[in-house]
Amino acid sequence: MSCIPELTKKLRARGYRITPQRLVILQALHEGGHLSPLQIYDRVHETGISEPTVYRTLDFLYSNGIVSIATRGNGHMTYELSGDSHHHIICRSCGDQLEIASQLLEPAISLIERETGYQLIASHLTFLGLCPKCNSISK
Amino acid sequence: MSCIPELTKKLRARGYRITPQRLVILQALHEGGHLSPLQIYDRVHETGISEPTVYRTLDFLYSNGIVSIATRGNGHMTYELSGDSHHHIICRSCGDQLEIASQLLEPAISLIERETGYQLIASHLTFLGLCPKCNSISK
DNA sequence: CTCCTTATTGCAAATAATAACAATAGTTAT
DNA sequence: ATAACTATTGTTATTATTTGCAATAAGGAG
Ligand SMILES: [Mn+2]
Ligand SMILES: [Mn+2]
Ligand SMILES: [Zn+2]
Ligand SMILES: [Zn+2]
Repeated sequence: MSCIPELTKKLRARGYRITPQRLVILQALHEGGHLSPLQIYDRVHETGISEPTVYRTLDFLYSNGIVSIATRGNGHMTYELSGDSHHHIICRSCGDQLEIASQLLEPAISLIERETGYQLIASHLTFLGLCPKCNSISK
Repeated sequence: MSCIPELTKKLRARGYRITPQRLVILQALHEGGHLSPLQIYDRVHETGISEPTVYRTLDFLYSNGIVSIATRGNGHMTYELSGDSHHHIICRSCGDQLEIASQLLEPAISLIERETGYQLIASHLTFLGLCPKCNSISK
């Protein structure tokens, strides 16, 4: 799923082209966790890639299901290769982060799908909350 | 909860000040649905409010629990007064939107809270998916 | 290998969002 | 009403993101 040769095959099959820029950005994503567009640009601009291309490529990868978007606390977006399905919890007070397995939400997802008729792409949600520490302080 | 005199009281109690700018922005939010910062700016700039103040005020209202943030399909943020708790589903193909009652998620939320120890502020999530129409087409 | 088609890129310019900081103006106390 | 304190604002400058368009180059056909 996150193996680059496979991805290129899939994209080509859909009529898209594999460019050096796309490969470099995929590489960068392959190495590190949740990256903002500018963090990715920092890692790859030495190859001559332009900023708009970074933004456009991330959009492109997202709309092809290859990367997931997560929101940071502040509202900024970060990107990562869509691998195993998980969600995030961010403590609104101290910023502490936690990943939770997607299975925890599956029953609810199924329920919503039955109720609405929608088929959900419910990966990589971000929940806000208070971690146990901050929660006890605030009492 | 969304009654302006009550809100001002609450904010003052916390040591914040009630300014004309904040009141005007609250008014704008009170009138319409999900608004982006610039949409709000368009509605209020005739009063002389500056753009930074719009952004800052929205942040401020958010961190005081008075407005909720929702993401649009594209990743842009929109704001609305936090009223009754609900979530959104957006069709990734046609953009169609749907609100779902928050109760549908409550069991999952409770489960996550038990598992992680976090207390979640799980209002106003946005799910992506395919609406029934687009889903049947894509088969 | 060469030619075509057109998806994709870089550049330049436009918009959107944030930051710094001095000036302003709510609020409380006198 | 006046004064003092400081949260909040507008201005200006900076950074982040998006758009338009001509130039480039990936992929397929011959
Ligand atoms: Mn993630
Ligand atoms: Mn909403
Ligand atoms: Zn915390
Ligand atoms: Zn649809």
